[in-house]
Amino acid sequence: MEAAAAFGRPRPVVKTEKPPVRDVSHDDDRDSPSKQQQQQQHLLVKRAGNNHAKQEHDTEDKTSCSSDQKDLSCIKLQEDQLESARAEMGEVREENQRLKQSLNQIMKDYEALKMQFLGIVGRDSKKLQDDDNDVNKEQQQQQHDDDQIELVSLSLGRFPVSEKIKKVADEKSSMNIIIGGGDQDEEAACKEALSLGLNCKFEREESMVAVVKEVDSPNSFDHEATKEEAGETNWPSKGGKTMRSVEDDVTPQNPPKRARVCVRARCETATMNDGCQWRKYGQKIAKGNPCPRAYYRCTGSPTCLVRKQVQRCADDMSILITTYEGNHNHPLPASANAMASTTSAAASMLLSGSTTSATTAASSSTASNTLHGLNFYANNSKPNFYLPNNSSSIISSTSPTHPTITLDLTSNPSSSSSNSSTHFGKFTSNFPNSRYPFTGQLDFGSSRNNVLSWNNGLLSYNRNNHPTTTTANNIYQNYIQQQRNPTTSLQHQQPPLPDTIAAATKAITADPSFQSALAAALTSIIGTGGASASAGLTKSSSGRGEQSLFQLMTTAATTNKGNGCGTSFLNNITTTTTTTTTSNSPPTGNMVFVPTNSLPFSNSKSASASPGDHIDLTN
DNA sequence: CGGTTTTGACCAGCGC
DNA sequence: GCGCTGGTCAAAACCG
Repeated sequence: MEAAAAFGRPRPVVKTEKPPVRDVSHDDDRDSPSKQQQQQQHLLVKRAGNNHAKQEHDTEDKTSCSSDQKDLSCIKLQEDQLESARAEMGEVREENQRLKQSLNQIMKDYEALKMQFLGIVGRDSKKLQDDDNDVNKEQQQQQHDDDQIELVSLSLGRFPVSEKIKKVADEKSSMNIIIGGGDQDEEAACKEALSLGLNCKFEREESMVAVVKEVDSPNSFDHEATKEEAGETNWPSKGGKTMRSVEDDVTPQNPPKRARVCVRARCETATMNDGCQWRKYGQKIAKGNPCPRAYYRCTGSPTCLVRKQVQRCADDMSILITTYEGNHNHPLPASANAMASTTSAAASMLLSGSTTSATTAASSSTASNTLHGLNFYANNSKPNFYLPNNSSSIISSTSPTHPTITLDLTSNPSSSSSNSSTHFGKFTSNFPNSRYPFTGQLDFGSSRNNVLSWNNGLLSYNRNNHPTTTTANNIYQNYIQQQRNPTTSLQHQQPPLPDTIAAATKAITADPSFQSALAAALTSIIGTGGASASAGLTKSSSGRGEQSLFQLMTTAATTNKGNGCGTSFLNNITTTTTTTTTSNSPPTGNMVFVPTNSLPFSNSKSASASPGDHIDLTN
């Protein structure tokens, strides 16, 4: 349409620009005003000359040879001028002809392009219909390309096939329109479609998060449902008694496809708060790790099969390893929803990685939406994933039954520096021939000293007050206390250094994932009763939402050497004893302004439901 | 009183 | 087949 308009424009332009030329073609002698003036001047000169001659003839019979010579010279001059004017007119006429020809050529080109455009549009629309009706079997190469793309898209694992076909068709058609309709390089097209598909997927995910489920999802969890369509199952545990009857029979043909998303984060509390409600149903001391592994089950719905395992890293006990498995079959609170998409993307990459080199599907349970803002770029040539400007790393385990993708939010400065060339690390993956060889790392790049907590979907910052409730906590607290220097802990109560604030601010502004995390957290605040939150930053008092925002922004913009304690500490304070022996951290050091019960979906009864997390997202 | 946590016991998969 | 390990169950205890 724009092309038509663009091509349609020259017409009047030519007219307006060259009106004199057109007149020239009609009348040779009546040209431009300048030529008319010339002719008039010539006539005047003639008349004047004649009169002058007559007068001289009258007055002086002797006449004058000089006057005749003047007349001759004048005539010659006039003739010369006339010829030059005619020649000039001829040139103008020729130019006019050329312009006419060029205009006609432009019009022809315009018509040709218009017809080509219409033809492409019609062909693509027809193709769309064919795809929608699933009658594309008889179509050969072109359709075969579509099928290939579809397979790639299937690895996304999130959309129903028909929807994917539509997307692919749309993308292809749009590409054709842009390019001009020819048969493009298939490989390039596939790549393009792949990247576009990923983008579209993420857009959709974001829209699903922001605009709470719409349309076709009766249970408001279409993405979960589609995940199951993609082959991901809900925790068909190998040893479980109760789950077996429910799930194992559902997907017996594809047992290995049980993606897990493991989130490694620095967290001083027992569990990482992801916004969901969890019920602890077991605890086990795993081999090689003094810290017990806790088993949690989602209590958001009686039928929800999502579970998670929480265990501290044996090497670094400040790192909390949370492994999610399964899909929620119930609405999630905004904060949990915010968390969910992150591991969805990661798990999708994991699952897709086992089949193709591309992409993202959804999996997951309750991970963070934070990562959702990450851009996962698939490179067809190499099975590497890049997370530009993202500070997370994904590692995968090669468990035969549980392909696990790890979102490492902890990476130490040393590891991050060795790991990545960029500030925020990178995501890498490899696809050896193992069954679930996907390997990657989402490295949020952080130092131990900078601790942010994720409370009910909110980032928060806290310090001190370490409850000693469980064995794990005891072990961990001992560890923490060993790590902690009382003098530095006192220093921690000082306002953050400007440079650290600047660095954190820079990190935030530079990192899209972090921004998305903040956006998700803000969304969770605003979307759950924190309507005043948006205005809270400008206000100075009251309003939990604005407090949350303040907390959030303070946390985000503040790096603090020391540690963090989430709101779980606040919870635990009331029920557990806090360590007062070695910490030396005054109670005033707590920088969390938001009571847990003010946060969405918090459960005062469940310590596991909303313990503060201390995800170190900063460097 | 209802929900959660704790904890010992049970079960199944896997390796030897 | 046996032992090891991970995962889960379920009763008791705990908590608000």
